[in-house]
Amino acid sequence: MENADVANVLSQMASMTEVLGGNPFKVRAFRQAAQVVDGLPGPVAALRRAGTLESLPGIGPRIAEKIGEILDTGTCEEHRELAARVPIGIVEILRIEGLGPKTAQELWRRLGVTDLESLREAIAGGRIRELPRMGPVRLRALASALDRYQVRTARMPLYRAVVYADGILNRLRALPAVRRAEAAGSVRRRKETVGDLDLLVSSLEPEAVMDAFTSIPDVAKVIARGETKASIRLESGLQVDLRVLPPDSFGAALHYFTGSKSHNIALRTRAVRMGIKLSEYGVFDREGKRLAGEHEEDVFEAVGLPWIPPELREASGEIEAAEKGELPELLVNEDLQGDLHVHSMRSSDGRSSLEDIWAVGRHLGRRYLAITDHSRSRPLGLGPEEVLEHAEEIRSLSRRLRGGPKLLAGVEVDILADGSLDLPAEVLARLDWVVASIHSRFHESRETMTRRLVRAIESGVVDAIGHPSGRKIGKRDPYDFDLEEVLRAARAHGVAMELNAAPDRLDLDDRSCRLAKEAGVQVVIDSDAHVAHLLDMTRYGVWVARRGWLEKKDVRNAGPASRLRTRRRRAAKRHEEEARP
DNA sequence: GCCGTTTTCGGCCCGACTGTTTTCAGTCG
Repeated sequence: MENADVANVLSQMASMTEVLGGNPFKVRAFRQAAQVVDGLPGPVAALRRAGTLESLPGIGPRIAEKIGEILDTGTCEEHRELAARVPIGIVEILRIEGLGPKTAQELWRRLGVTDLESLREAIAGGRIRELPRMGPVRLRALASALDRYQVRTARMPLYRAVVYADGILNRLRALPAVRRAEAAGSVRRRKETVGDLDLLVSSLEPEAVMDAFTSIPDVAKVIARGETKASIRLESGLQVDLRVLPPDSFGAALHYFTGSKSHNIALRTRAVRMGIKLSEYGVFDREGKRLAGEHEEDVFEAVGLPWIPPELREASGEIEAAEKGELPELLVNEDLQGDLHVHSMRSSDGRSSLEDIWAVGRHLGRRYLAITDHSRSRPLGLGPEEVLEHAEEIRSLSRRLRGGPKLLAGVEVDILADGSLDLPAEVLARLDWVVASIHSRFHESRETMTRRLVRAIESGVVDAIGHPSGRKIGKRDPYDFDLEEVLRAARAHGVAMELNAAPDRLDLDDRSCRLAKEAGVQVVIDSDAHVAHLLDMTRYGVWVARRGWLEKKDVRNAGPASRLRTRRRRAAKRHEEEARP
């Protein structure tokens, strides 16, 4: 049972309670608990053993008990009761954009819709029009959301896939027959979503490895099992493929199964030109003599190249760069010195105190943390006076606390419909760090969205644009805007672009990071944590940054606090001067 | 179901937006 599995049961309970019209606050409690469990840096089972589950925010005695039950049995009493009253397929229907609990309930009770399949039929047959408030526009929106949903759900977010991969790999590594066990494929390349897991094992006794692999407790189905190759499906729905190879082929196989396909083709073409042959079993000359295969580095060396980090292997210039000795020195986790987008209890949706945030930041070795609560156009967001009061509180606390990160007084200010900011410039100019983000009216035209972002950048009082595309993976597409024009403005005004590391955002994405770098715009990698323990999510951002070719120098919070603000400091000074009589 | 410097009961975010409507329900952030 991984954290994601426990979270999934809790989240199903939330949805089923919701569709039954149960207490909405209970629904929210389940949902929040699911999020907290899903975001934990370590296994929830360890906290349970230590008896500290109830110290987590949003988890009280009842949910702690349910988590215990789920860990032991895979489900719990209340989940079973709910599942007996509501078809479980309803849970999935609720994930469709624009379709909430009320509509799901109507669909189920009036039309007998119980899963995605029957929903599709109800739409296709036109019966869905029998529901109240179901006109042609909603019908079309739902049909399109359903199509997009089915395409998206085929893949699992990387951060979850990695947990499953590590769990299985550790199990395999414990076998005496196993010399090495590694994840290949898109997990190793750190792609943001993963279709299935590709695992490789180096061993001279494949039979024993196969036995262990196909009898993992999580297995729902053994799809195939041969002598050196097997596929299973886990309870979570994830497919896992395993290949077992002898040690002298392991490096070549690791390269081959890491891909990407187009990178492999490019490298093989290069090998052919050099008169050698590359396969998953090794590198061979014309006579079939083995030149390399045990280590991946040797495979690259055989084709005259330095080792290329897996994250770059997309046939997007990495082979040329390797040839010229111009591969980037990719960012690593330890390079990050601070986090510049963190919410405290002052935001309606923040859940941790400044002290808790500081303590987690200290544990992670952060040198600085910007507290950036929401501005007033968000519910319970801060108005001008409140922002300044909050800033005073942050600064005075930071002066008192010793030995940990410096707390910076910041704000996440909303970019309004016309591109103006939700707080006066003279207030923003008095803060240490200002993130500006769009949280509403996502569906304006490309021109309007671009203008909103550019105007915010040109305000002179903004340090970074938060989650610049607004996308939520598997849920909401990015809004339409001209990234290159926004980057040009950002470059001109010294404004950074955020790489928001929340696992459902990862925004900027890898390609956009690379564009930012090429445009000479620095990126900031932020957790956007709403609970203190989620500060560590920046590690997901580092994965994306590496795929985006980012180096330490490209990431502003990989440097000291003294170098955070550049252009904006001058603007602040100007405002101060103007404010003088 | 959680939570508490308003503490063991009684709150818990609420306004904007949209498509459907003659006055608002449902969804979203």
